[in-house]
Amino acid sequence: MFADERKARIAQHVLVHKRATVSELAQMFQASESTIRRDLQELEEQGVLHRTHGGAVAKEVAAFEPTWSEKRIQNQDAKTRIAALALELVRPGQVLLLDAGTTTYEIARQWRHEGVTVVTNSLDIASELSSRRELDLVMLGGQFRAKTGAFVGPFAERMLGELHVDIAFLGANGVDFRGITTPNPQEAAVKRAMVTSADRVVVVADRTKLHQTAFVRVATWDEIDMWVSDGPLPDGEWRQWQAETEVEFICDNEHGG
Amino acid sequence: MFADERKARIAQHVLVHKRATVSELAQMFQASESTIRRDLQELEEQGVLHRTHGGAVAKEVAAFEPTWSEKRIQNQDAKTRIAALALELVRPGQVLLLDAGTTTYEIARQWRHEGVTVVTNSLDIASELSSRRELDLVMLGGQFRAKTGAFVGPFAERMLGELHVDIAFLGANGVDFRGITTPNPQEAAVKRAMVTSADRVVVVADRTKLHQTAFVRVATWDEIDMWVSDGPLPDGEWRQWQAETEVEFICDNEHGG
DNA sequence: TCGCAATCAATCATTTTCGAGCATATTTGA
DNA sequence: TCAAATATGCTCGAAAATGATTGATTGCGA
Repeated sequence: MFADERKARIAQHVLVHKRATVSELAQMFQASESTIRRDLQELEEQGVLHRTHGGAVAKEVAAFEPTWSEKRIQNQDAKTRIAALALELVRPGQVLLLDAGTTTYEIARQWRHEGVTVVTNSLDIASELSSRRELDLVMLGGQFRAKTGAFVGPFAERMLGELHVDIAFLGANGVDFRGITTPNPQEAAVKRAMVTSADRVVVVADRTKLHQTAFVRVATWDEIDMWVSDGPLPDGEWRQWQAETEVEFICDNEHGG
Repeated sequence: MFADERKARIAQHVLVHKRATVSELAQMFQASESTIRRDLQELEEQGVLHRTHGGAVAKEVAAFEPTWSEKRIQNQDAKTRIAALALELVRPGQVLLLDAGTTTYEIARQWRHEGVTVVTNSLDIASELSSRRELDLVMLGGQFRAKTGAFVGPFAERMLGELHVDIAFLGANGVDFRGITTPNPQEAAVKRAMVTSADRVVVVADRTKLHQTAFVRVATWDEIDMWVSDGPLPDGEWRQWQAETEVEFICDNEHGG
């Protein structure tokens, strides 16, 4: 039996029976479990089926979850590392600002520092930090945006105008060689107010955001002090980056310096 | 059965039956309660369902269905009935204000009105209402008080000063013949600002609060329009109440009128 | 407010499964 | 035929899943 033939029949079997174990398939096709695993891996990459611990199931079986959480999980590793790096910037006694976003949420989840004040406009981040007795939490009021879980609008912006923070951690949907962008104008306005209120502006975004440009520009690089990311940029990008900006770039191995 | 299959079926079961207990699910899927708990935790993180003490409920059920846990009903009967009564005051298009407190939280839990705007300074209420697509949510910013989960301080008060709401629902730690009181000065200040911003002020408090006087006075009866409670006052109290105030008293049987 | 019972989170040990690396076998193309 | 590429099988340490245990929480009634 040819490899491709076997893969096709595995796919068909899983589609028909909705599930199959590795050992079952190994016996069925007289192949080793290693081979079956490799086949399943390939089929999963093709989006044909869904692997599980012990075998595989048809895609529809596992399809109860909303798509956004899957995406969140895919990038979770990068966000986790970015958050860990960002947290190293924090010093006792500082006032920090956490933008609404999945990466900044990860910062909140990993929060360990005591004796600091955290300002946020994110409901999820506030919930996450509300149980930490050792920090002061300040909420930016405003209208709720269900899509991102953020509070936005003039109240949030005006409140930011009366605050001053040491570091603002900003997420971004798009990062390009001019600055950072985000899809929603209201959120962009709040983010801009955050930039204005902060001594240091730190962008937290993984590398996949590079070269993506969303609808509204939030800030240009001359307003930003640092970009924390999950790994080094490709050499070409890196040289261009160094040439065009003076922003510090931090990632979790040597290259970014 | 694979883990992912089990999780999918748990999710489906909860969606169909609206609620399920951990032991029930453990028996159903021949797994330990530890495993079920882990599954529920994961499903909750994915936003598929709500965990509760003892099991889980479908998300939309946790929102307004008060019967998801028989035990809980009996115990929180007072708050539940007060909340149900308070909700009958709400009309479409209104702007409502929900104070931070356990009774007002119960109002949020039972919320079923569409096309209204809800303003709150409570993190828990905001979290509870954040999943309701059909209403506008406005948060009052400020400093977080861990003890009550409320945001307080000058920002919240100033923001209230710029808002106008149709009805303010206020909780109270103490209700006496002069008005309502609460232990914390900062929260009292916010509550006073709420009173000022509202067309109608409705106090939600069970009868056990009567004759209790906490540290700081929030409002006197001439500033309050209505008291929603869980049952009639004893006859003596009732006569004194009628004699001394002009506030409407509402409870869930005839007596209070 | 207190205590009791139920439930939970955190942790550990065990079992199963996986993945990376390596060696072997098979195919391909010159 | 030989060499390179590909496919396969095997091994072993790592990771995942599970169930049991334990101390902490929570809900609830007195």
